[in-house]
Amino acid sequence: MGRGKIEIKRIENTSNRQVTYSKRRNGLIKKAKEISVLCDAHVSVVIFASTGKMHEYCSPSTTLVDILERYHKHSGKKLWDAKHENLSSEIERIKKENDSMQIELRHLRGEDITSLHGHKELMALEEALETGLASIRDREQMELFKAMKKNERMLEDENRRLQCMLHHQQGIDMEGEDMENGYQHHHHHHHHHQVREYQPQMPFAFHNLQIQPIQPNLQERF
Amino acid sequence: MGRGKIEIKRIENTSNRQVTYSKRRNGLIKKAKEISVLCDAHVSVVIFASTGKMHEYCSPSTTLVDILERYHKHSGKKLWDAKHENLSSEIERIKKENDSMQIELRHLRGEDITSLHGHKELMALEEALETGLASIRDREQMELFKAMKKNERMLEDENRRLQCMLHHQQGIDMEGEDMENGYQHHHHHHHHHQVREYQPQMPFAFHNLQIQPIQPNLQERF
DNA sequence: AACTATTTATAAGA
DNA sequence: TTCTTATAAATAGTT
Repeated sequence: MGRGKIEIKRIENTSNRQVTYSKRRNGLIKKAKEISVLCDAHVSVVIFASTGKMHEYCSPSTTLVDILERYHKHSGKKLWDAKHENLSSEIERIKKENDSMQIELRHLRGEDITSLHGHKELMALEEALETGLASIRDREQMELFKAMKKNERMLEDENRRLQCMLHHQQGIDMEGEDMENGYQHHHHHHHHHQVREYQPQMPFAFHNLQIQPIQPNLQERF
Repeated sequence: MGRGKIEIKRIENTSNRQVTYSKRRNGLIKKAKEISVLCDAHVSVVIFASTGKMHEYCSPSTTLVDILERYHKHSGKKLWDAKHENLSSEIERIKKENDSMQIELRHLRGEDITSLHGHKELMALEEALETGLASIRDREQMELFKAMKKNERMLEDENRRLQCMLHHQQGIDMEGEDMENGYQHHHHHHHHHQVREYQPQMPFAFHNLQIQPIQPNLQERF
């Protein structure tokens, strides 16, 4: 297509070849742009001149990486080195692990059990849930126990504090008695009575535990 | 270049677009071949049609990998590292997802609950397990019900078969009585007694159900 | 898929 | 390189 027809074979004249290269390279890239716009195609063109100069074209809204990725999937040819193969295969592996965990989670949540068949599978799942539930309840028992222990300790402290106050008060009363005389036996008895009554009272710390009645078993065990 | 000039913009008519794609793709690849021969250039063209179909051209005595290698050297890093980072970050993402699922699984299995703190978390987990258990048991109930229904049907069939046999036998006996005389009333009564006894017997089909005594609730509900 | 009137690309020359 | 232009090649619309 020009002033004369040419054979498609290497142009021996160097400057001629370079001129033609430049012209045709522009033409090629123009054509690539056109087909990508007209036909909504994703195109990548990479050209190296015999001089070593590189030119590239990649259709808009894509990158060469994207196109090579699609190429990779399509042709199955290995464009990447071992590293990438390893990474890809690791992704595959993890994804599979992920899927199986997702299935197990669904099962444990009782969400997708229609896919389970046979009594053995159902029983196994039920047992697993029972086991889980049992350890949760053990844990809750322990928590409750700890809370009670803590409460007990607080009560003991309070007790000691009160006893201490009592003794102190008695000392003051005694001093008072030395001056005023008379009521020490009544006072003494009264204070002791107050201290003894405190211990069997329901511990205030339990109000913070917020144990709802959702859990019958928790209460049953105590 | 054709019967009429066209604007370079997406061809909306689908079949038109596909025809044009096919023609221009051939043209593009022909041009690529020509420039590679005429000018001794190394060319790679990868095209994806909007349908997803792929075509490629790579100048002879080279491969796409070679060209990408040269591209890599030329553009400095870019391709490989970008790809590498994408893969790595995806692995990170999936691994995180994986970890959180693993934790949830452990919790549901009651394996790693020391990390759970506060009653709210424990109660939530317990409730989740209860929910799961409830759906499993519903499912098991359904299974058991189906099995019982099936067994019932089998028993009814068997019953009918026996009754049929009985009637048949009675016919034969009657014929025998006509010749020998005597025991017909006793035989008749005996057969009826056998049939009536069969129905309330424990169904043999239940031996196949393999319901272990692990599940007290399952039995309780029936 | 073939045809063909046109448009487009480009070889050669400047 | 770029411009020009005659001509080859590509292709849009049609069959």
